[in-house]
Amino acid sequence: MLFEALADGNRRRILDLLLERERPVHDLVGVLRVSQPAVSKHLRVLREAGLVTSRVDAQRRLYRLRAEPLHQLDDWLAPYRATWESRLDALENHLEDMT
Amino acid sequence: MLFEALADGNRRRILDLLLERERPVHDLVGVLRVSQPAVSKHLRVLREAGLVTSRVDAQRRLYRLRAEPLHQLDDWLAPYRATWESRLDALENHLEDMT
DNA sequence: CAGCTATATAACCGAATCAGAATACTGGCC
DNA sequence: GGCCAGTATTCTGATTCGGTTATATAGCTG
Repeated sequence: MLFEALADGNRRRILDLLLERERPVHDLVGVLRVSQPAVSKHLRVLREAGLVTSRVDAQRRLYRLRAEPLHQLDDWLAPYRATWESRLDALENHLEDMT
Repeated sequence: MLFEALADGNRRRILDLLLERERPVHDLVGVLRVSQPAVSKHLRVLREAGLVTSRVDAQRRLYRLRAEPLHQLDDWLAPYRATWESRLDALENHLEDMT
């Protein structure tokens, strides 16, 4: 579910906003240019992917980022990162050879 | 297009396979359990996202991984990584306090 | 050139996705 | 209790997506 959750731009935007601080839904609706129900649905997807948690504050729900699942993404990325790092090394070596 | 390209499991599978080595389409069809046209379409999406390139070899097309765009993903991930690393630090500090 | 292999594209289909409008639910406030 | 604010859920429609089958294209090979 993780990659699918990140596939949508509005959802990534929400995560970016929650990176700064915990926020109520209303706050997110103000920033994104979509309806409140749309935001609620994106939040549900993110919640189901474990990327956000919410706590109740009177009528509001405060959403908070939960970055742990992104660790998976980091893990998936690792072998690819190795690839481009080795290419970078190759470039560096090449440059060294030129000096 | 990057995140959308990675949203599908079969496409990530293709990238994983190309991580090992360059491969013709036929090869990928053998591994994934979908039809040849389906694989071709996934390859098109990956190509348009800049994640693979192909070269002609007689009737075959050899697909090769191009990991560079994943650098973007790495960049996007960076601030979140900072988050969980700081939490890890917090845990370490906590453990230190206990000793 | 006829036929085979490898791949891409087109046409089509069902399921999933995303958006908005309408509605339901919940907690504070008079 | 009646009302308002804030949020979630339901319903609906348009679009996209991922798959298959059928067809087109290109390069061997006899």
